[in-house]
Amino acid sequence: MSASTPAPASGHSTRPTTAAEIRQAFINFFIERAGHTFAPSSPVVPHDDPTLLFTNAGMNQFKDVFLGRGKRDYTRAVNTQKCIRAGGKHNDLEDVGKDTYHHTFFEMLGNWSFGDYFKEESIRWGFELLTKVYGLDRNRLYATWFEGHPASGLAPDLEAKAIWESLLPTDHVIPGNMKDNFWEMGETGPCGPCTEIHFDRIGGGRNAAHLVNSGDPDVLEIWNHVFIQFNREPDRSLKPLPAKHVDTGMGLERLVSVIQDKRSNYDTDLWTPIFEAIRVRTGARAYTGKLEDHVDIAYRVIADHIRCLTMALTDGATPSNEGRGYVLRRILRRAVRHGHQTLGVRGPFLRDLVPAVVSSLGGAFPELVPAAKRVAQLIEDEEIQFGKTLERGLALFADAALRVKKVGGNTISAEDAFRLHDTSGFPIDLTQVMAEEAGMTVDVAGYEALMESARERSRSVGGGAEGMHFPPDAIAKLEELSIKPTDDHGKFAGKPTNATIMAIWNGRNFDQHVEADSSNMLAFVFDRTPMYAEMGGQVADHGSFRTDRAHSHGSEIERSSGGNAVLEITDVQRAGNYVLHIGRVTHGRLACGEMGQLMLARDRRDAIRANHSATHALNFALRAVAGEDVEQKGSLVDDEKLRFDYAAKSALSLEQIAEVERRVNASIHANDVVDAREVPLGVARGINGVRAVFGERYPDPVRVVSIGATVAELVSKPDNAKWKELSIEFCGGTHVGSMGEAKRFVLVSEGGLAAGVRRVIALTGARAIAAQMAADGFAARMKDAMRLEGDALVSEMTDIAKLMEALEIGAVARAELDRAMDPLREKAKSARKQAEGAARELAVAQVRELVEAHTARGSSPLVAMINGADAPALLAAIDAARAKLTETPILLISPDFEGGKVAIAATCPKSANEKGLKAGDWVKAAAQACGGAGGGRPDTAQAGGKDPSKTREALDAAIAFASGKV
RNA sequence: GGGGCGUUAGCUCAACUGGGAGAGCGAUGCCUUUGCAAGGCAUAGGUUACCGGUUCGAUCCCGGUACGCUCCA
Repeated sequence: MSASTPAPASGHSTRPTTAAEIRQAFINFFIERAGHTFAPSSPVVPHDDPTLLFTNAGMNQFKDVFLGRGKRDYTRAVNTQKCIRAGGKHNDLEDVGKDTYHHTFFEMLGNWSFGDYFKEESIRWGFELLTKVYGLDRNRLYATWFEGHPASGLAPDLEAKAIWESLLPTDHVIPGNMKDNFWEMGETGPCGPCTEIHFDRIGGGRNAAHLVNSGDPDVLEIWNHVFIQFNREPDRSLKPLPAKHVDTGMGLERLVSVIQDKRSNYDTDLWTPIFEAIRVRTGARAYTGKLEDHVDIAYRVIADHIRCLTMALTDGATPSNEGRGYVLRRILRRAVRHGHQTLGVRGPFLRDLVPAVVSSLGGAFPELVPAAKRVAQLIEDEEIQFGKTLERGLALFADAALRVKKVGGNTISAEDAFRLHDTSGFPIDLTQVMAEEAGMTVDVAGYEALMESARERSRSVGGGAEGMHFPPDAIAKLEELSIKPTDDHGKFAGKPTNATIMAIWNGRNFDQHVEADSSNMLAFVFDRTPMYAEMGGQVADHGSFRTDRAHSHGSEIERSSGGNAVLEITDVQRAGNYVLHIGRVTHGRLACGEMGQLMLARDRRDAIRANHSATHALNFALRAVAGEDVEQKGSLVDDEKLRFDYAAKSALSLEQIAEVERRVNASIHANDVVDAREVPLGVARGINGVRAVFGERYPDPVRVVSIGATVAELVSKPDNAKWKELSIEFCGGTHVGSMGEAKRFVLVSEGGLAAGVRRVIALTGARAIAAQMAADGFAARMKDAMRLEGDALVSEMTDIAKLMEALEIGAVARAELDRAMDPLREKAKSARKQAEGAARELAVAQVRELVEAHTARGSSPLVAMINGADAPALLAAIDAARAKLTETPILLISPDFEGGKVAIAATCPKSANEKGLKAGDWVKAAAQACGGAGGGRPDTAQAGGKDPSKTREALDAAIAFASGKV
């Protein structure tokens, strides 16, 4: 409880009226009147439940208690829970703004009993709170109770009915069906009947019983009490629970609207300050509360969304391109779009509304206050980001609209609508609104079809090539055959292991034996294995299984045939507790029950180990260099490289990359010990400086991997301050014994994956050393190139650029080389320009002489050969000639014997065009004579031939062609 | 993981069917002006992201790579 908790609403004379008072009165009532413990709201972003996008009910944080897996040191709890219902199973996003009561973010007031009190207390306290503390009229309250469901063997909840009938007029107590009054957590698990309390906003002595649960906005459910007393078993039967629980939930926004006697949630003091902030910031006219009005809808959407965003970002979520981050991005874009289109705001504005949310909710949720600045910054970044695609999309739309109108249409095509969505992130509803404003419509049906086919396309690919499908019922079959789980304790040592074939899966069913067949992928299960299955971002081992004739159980024929049987393993996967060895049988015949030796590809394993240990060292170095907020987002370790994704605000500078490299290499040079051992989870978590991936669930005991000290040392003195200086991670992968085995570490690339997520790629061992040598060799070559001049320099530059692209070298070296190359580029550029200029001048000089000689002949065509001119030089020559001979058709040809090409260019004045001599046709005629083709406009054209030895013929053809016309 | 779109002068963007890469802003210089704001004239600035292919010829067509945006899972 915060220190600012107001006094409990004990004297009924001071009824709570503001939202803050109403919230506090709820909490105080259950603490003081009923001995509850205040359990603060859990974050709206659930960090320990991957099945949940956002926290969407008050009971989320107590799920383990209901499932019987966890305990609290209290049996009665109360709080107001921050909830978001968007994007997941419960999705209210589409409805926000259109009505008066759907919100993406809302507060759920709740009280809970964990095997403590039950129906009697829960209902009576609820009634007391509503009528005595909040002063609601009992004649306007209605209660529903579970009517039973004989088919499921469920009796009516007469207990709840009886309690309510002692509190309310009998005709306000209404039976309800399975759908409304029986609550289940999921397919299986805790469940039970519930009773809902409804309120009639109108009152005035009417009986509104028939309006309960009918969707009437004036008769609304305000509080649900769930009585958890059964467990739904996998066979659909219901088993009574030993401990019965109560789980209640009451939406604060609704309750406030009822107590403040407003018809809409948005008319309460939870929203009005935010509306005011919107009005001030956007300059829109004031909110008028109309349902259909565009401006009022914009107010509601923006206010709802900014509350949701502020809370979600405060609790650690970030807008992104996937998962819950993507939901937030869409929410933000909806709000921006309303601001932009309806209220006419330009530039970021949502970020300016954050303070209004903080002052409105910061009292109840103090975590908002210190986060406000960061949240506003995140929102601004996102707004600027969307601003860019918004502008582009608007232009695309305008273009699409114009095209349609040109042909007299009035419907934006499905293709355009889809393109807007697919490339500019314009939701279809935005396109529709824009069309509507332009007096047009959108082909929504066509759009949906395109959308579906796009989904199909994106689904159909993948799941490919080498994949081996091993369905769950295949696992069940193995269990049925009582095949023991594969013993993979030897996987870390990876020593050659004698193993027995337990099962062979061919992709559809199990075989007893198989023959060599290079085309057929099979999955083998052995009794034990030294091989590491793909897991935790580390790729699988490769290897082989071969039978030994001395030990073989194979037939007489096989033995006499001489060859041992061999399985080449190219992938290893886990399926349940079994390890699948996937590959092809290349020799002989293999059968279940046969013994042989499993051996993994040692070089590959060693490269993977080095890369994995280096990944840990990298993770640690990144944190030291770029700050504590570097948080691992994913990693991939294979035999060629290591890839590490992490959350960070900005890119690493070159200096930071160099520093990270330096630190990892220092650990390699120091030959730091790398140790791995399983430790009880509780002990492991207590080690100073241990780093676990946020939101990940770890087994108990958990495997701890440390660099620089043995796990035994860590555990013996877990709080030693020195441990903070070491890389200590929970990890199930394979590692080197000491860092020296990695030999060297080179970071080859650093870049962005998505907003706020960076990816680095690095090498170790021989590859790292090779990268270093490549960089050194390259630097030397560049130094040499500096001495070159002219053509030699230009061609060396192209080679160097190509090489630079292909080489695998460190990011630091690459950047330095790139910088060092700048003067070289300058030099090459001027050399090229000089050469071009010289060629042009040479051509122009030749043409000048020709022109002089030709002047006497007036406007008769000039056809001539020029030496050593390429196409651009020839065009320059044409220009020079035309300047003097404005009424003369000119055609120039220049053979290039070395290149085996002929360049041709021509120009024709208007007068010649009129007589039928067009430059395009003219050059074509000339080009055809020397094995080429060409074309162009009537005034100028260019062409080329392939046979320089036929230059004479080309000239003749040009003269002949022209003489026929002019 | 898969798909779509994009990358052209310092910036914002054009360039028809494959035929000589442009505009506006900015920069620089000169002129006009008592000065400023501005205006006039002129100039520089490009490996059309990179690599390869097709073609007589590629900013444009095809393939690949990098980077960015975006959608789907």
